[in-house]
Amino acid sequence: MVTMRDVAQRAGVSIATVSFVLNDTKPVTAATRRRIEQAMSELGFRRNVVARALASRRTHIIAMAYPALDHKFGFTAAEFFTSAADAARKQDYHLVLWPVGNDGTELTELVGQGLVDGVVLMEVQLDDPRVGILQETGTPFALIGRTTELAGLDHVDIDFDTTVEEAVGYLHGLGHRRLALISGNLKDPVFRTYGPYVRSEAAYRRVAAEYGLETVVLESGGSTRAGQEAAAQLIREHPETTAVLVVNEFAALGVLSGLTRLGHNVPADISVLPLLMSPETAAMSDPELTIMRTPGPELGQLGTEALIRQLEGATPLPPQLIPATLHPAGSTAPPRSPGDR
Amino acid sequence: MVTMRDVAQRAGVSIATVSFVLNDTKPVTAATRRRIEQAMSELGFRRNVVARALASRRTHIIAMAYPALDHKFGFTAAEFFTSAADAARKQDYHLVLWPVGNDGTELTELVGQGLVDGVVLMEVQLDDPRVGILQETGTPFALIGRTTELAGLDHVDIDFDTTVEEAVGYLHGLGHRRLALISGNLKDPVFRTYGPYVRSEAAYRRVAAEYGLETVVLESGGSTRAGQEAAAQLIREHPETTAVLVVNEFAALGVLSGLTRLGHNVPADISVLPLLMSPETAAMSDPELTIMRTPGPELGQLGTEALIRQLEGATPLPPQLIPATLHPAGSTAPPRSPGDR
DNA sequence: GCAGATCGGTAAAGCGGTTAACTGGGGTGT
DNA sequence: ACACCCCAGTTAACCGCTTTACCGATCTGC
Repeated sequence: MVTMRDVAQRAGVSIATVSFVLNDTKPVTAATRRRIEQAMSELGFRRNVVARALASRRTHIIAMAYPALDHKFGFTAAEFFTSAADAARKQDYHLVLWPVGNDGTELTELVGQGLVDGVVLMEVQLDDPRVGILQETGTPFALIGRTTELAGLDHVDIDFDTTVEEAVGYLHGLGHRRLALISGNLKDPVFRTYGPYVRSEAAYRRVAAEYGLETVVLESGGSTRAGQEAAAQLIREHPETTAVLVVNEFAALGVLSGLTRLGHNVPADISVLPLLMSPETAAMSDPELTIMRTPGPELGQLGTEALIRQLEGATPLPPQLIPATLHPAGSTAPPRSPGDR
Repeated sequence: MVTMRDVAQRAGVSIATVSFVLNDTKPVTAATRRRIEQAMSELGFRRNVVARALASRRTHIIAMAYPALDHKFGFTAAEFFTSAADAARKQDYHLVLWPVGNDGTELTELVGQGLVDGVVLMEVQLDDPRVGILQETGTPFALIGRTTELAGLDHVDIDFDTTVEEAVGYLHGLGHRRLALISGNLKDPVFRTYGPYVRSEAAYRRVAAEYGLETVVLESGGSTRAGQEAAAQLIREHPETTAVLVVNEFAALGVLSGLTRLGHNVPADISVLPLLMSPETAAMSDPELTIMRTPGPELGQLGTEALIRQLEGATPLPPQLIPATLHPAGSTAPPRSPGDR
């Protein structure tokens, strides 16, 4: 292994000077800098990040904590992760994916070891025990998602209000007047306290009221199967519905296939519009779903950047809310009789 | 931060002794061990893994290198990862997911820094440049998948022969005599050298011959869209087919929806059986696909264990090949006229 | 022209562990 | 009773890098 000592020797300088050019932390004349850089490349030097971490008490590693149990790691989560990893790399950090339980014991374990400088928390619950743990241990962190109590927490999240406004506006513009929302399963404590369900439902009720629409909200679990059942329930209880919004992306797939199976043509008979879905997931459906695209890449990047700002002692940016964006495809169309009530 | 020094002081021993009980690396009397353990728990000591790594030249971190660009990180990959992470944790290692390009520059970067003890390589190409890099740098590694040249490489992989035998046997047992395989896109260099396509196609040709069946093989990209196109081609060119095997899981979803869209009922008119799919992906389809389940959890675990054995200097296990297992569901059924030729 | 500031560079003390070499107090065998 | 070994513990030298003093030489202002 080539160490800084070797480089220093070959360049005829002290090891400290090498460190200074490496980190750009003290001025060095162009000449010596050149000598050192040449020595480094000749020797194929790579700084040992472990030693650096020990000496500087900064590992430059940040963990993305993902609750492996409660949420499936699908395409959407992958988008968050890869964009976050890219953002981290651009700033000379490593980002690693860390599967943790939702209770926080593994999280305690993780941060106690001094391996990571900070944590990006995904799939945050409205009242998330992990936030408390991170605060107690003094670990820097940023949230993707929001707890109820936000005082001073670095976070980024989906702008549910704008998302729902755009979704409803789009459907209304097509002529739909009989909408329904398929939200989360309120009997499941995990999802009852899960921001996306709670916030998009609230936004939907508000926006629907503004448009003077009747508000139909059904519950559904977060699986394709549950979505199919919700579709059946919708047809049974609200057959007049011409367009349906679905919060969960897997449920949305089920709603689509459930409606089709029951003999309803999407989009001719009824439009389906997921409020949060990745393009990859949408591409798997037939017809391809019109979606509100989850701003995964944006949020992954912003969350990571917020954390890094915090780590570097920069002034924190205000929390950012990013709306999902409409990507029209094949699951939405005007209702059979436009303006029908 | 509580250090070993603090623990040693409180227990009235030297810091070395603390290290010995921590790592169980030298005998310590029950009495002192108890004192030390008590001191540790009273102080809430957690060993600093960075310092340990520096001193022992072992970070106890292993990276799972995933080629983020060429392959989508879906449910199947997630299965590999989580099971590998679990296996690692059980043996006192951390496993992190590391997105790398397929060329290997980022991999060089990663292993040069001394951050990881070893690498688990996923989605191995038949002739993978990354393998060479790891060998040159002397990094321990294990493969999930296989290169063509296997001499002495630790690896685990899918047992394509058994998988295809079981799949074809199952369909044959249902009465199917007109099968087709939808494999990878041979025009795409990435997939032409991708083991699962090459090996399952070879196995299919062999097994089909054994059964005395005509061998129909179509190409397809690895997307839902491509699968739909392959389905159309199949109907056009081989309308007599009663059952179709699909290698790629996303293509399989497309084959299913493509057939349905063209007015063919699955499974009544034609059976669809993906050779490699995760249950989560299967659950998203309608009808739910009968699948050969990718042995992701098994392979993730075995690959990690193989690497750890190598790291610990244990005698390597022979390479293991695990077949995918049949999970019957709704996409397979006897052909319309059993035994039809 | 001289004190003081500035600037490029060095020496050395850690960071929190691991681990080889060593110590000293019993047991053993003869 | 003596040499020897064994065993639990200790001492101290690293691991490779960061960072704070510190130092001598050159610049700067008056």
